[in-house]
Amino acid sequence: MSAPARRRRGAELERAIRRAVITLVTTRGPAGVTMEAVAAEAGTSKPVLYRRWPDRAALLRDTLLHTAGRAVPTPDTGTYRGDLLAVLRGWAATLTDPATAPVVAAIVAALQQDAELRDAFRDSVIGWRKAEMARLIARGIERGELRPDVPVEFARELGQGVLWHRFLITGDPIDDGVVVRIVDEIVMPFVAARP
Amino acid sequence: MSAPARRRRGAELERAIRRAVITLVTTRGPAGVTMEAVAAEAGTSKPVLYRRWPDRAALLRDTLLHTAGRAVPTPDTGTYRGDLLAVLRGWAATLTDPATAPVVAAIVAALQQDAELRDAFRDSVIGWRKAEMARLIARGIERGELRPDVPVEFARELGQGVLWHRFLITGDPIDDGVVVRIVDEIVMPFVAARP
DNA sequence: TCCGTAAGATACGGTCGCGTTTCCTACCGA
DNA sequence: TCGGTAGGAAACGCGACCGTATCTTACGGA
Repeated sequence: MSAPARRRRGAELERAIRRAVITLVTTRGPAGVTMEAVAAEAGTSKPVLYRRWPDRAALLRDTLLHTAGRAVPTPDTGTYRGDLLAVLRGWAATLTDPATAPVVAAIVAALQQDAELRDAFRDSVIGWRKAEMARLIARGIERGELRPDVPVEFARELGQGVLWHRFLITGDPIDDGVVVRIVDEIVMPFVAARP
Repeated sequence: MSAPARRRRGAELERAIRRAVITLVTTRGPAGVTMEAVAAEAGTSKPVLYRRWPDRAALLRDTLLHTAGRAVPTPDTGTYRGDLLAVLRGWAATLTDPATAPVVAAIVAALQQDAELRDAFRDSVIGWRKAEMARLIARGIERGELRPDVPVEFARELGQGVLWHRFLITGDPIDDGVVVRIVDEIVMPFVAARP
């Protein structure tokens, strides 16, 4: 394809490998992520992979965790409604974008099949996402936008739940209209301060 | 293990095969459902499988669809709240029971990896579940329990969404207390008739 | 400039599962 | 009772991938 002689090292090489894994997982699914395929796709060789990861599963796990790290921002927009809208729009974009949606699907699939990955995931990514969402809610309560007795463990994930359910199960559309309605018709009434 | 000479046929044999597939999918995951493993587990032979299904994927697809057919009943309890509670308790039981939960997880994983299965699933199982839930809501509206302008496409799946999200993503607990709170604090306020 | 490190290419033995074929035999219905 | 149908057992060729070992060579730091 190009770069005929050039020889990459360290971090640069590692990035290329991860990129290859992601490419394969989106085009051929988790089962398509074989060491040979990754080596070919990344333009490197198997020994390079085995020097860094003990086996296939570890490479996949590590890459998926690494990738999931940078999901959806949690901004401070000044209002809870604004924050939530931003978060859910972030999710909607991620679940909709042809570049990212297959990765997410692959991660979810892998989660159901790999207990180690599941644990690692819940300890890291899921854990801090929960914390982030709880933080948004706490901020909303402080500002008096939300009722102080909001059941955080529901409010935290209510909006996401609907989007994920559509994405993973029903296949129903996910667009900005849906996001806005979830926020205004479902989540806000549930969490808003009683006037 | 037993049944040394006995030779099964037709429907009986087919049931045994499906049972073997389910066993394998729960114990070793979708990847563990190989033709050889299924034949061994069912106490039959590969040609028998190939006589019925064209290939591995078809066998898995067919069995999962077939199994998912009998999910969660939709009873008529007399009130929408009762109906919804029954449905969600059914889901909670299915997602919690060690015998069924791994099957569900495997189905979801498979859905993300097999476009054909996904389409078939949405055309059949998901389709009629949506219809069932819509029917419950229609009944509730007729009875005057629910507001006539309930956004069906949200109400239909709101409760499920939360349970599924816990099951697939966060791993948060699913118990009867959670179900009741979902019904009374989230879904009912959203759909109830304005007094 | 030189040397150690690590990348890249290749090949290997081994396993596993595919989908098929062949042959034998239990079963069921006419 | 008998004959056709279909289940059971075994083996096969094939390809894919595993994880490893070997060797050459580009690169970067001293």
